[in-house]
Amino acid sequence: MSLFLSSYENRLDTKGRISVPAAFRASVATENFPGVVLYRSFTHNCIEGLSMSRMEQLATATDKMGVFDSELDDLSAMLFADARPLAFDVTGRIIIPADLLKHAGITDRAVFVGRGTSFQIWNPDAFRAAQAKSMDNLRAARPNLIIG
Amino acid sequence: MSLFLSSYENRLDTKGRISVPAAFRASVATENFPGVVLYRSFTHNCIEGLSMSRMEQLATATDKMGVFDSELDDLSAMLFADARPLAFDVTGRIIIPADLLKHAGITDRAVFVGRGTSFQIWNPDAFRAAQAKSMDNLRAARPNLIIG
DNA sequence: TATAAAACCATAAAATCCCATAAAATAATT
DNA sequence: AATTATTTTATGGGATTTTATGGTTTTATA
Repeated sequence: MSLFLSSYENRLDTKGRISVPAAFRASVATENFPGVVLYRSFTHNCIEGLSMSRMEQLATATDKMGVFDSELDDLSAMLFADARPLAFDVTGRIIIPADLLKHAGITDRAVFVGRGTSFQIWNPDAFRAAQAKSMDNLRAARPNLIIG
Repeated sequence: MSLFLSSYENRLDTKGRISVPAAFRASVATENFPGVVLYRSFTHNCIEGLSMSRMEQLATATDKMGVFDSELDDLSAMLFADARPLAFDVTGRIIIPADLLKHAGITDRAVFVGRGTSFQIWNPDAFRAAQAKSMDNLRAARPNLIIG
């Protein structure tokens, strides 16, 4: 599976449609399901994105583990209940459900952020703020790490 | 096999019919049996749902293990005795048997909840309460995990 | 025959498809 | 390297289809 890399800021139209960046579409081009799976992040005010095959991996993993691990059971229950499979339209757009948009504070613009095997969707301002904070955390943890 | 994902709240009509969400119908579209199998959850006040092929998987799995595991044998016995195969009507609806509805406390509305390889059907209020509890459990186990 | 179950018909809202265009990126040419 | 041509992408709006839901009629069945 090819990785989700780089960041792309796109616009939501009046119908709530937004183009998934072509590079991200290419990353799932070989999949059976022509689209992505989105869910509300458990850790940030943003949306998490996966390929369907990744979702299936999680399902088989929890099938094996779930019975023995109630914590994992809770987590996977919430994940699968919240996960939205969203197929691309002909031009590569999706409609992000309202509750996900609300969770991420997205109105008219959104940033698709590559995270390797997954990606995130952020409100552009919130993303920049979160990035700055991550950088601060890194600096605090490793004072000798000079980047910017 | 395609997964059951997301949650959909639908309405029961006066005859007790309810639409199985189109996305869930699509998940069993390739099956021989055009419908789902329902049974009372052993662990929650809700209804469990499976595809027929998954039911068959469980049968073969129990066939192999059952002789050596009396507990599993009991469990599967209850499962198969309680399980109801329900075919979709032309518009994708089913009639959930009264005892299942009672077990889940469902009257006029119900939520179909994706759980990966299976799904559940809940009374909407009960589902929200159960989800909140799962979230609390998760928070307790991993305080740094959830912010929202 | 009474009652329940299945098949059939109808409709508003929502989701999806289809076509068009402008901007951007890529390739080709000078 | 600069310019032009071509393709791909992002975006917009209208038309069509699907879905969820309600009601009526017919068939089975107890």
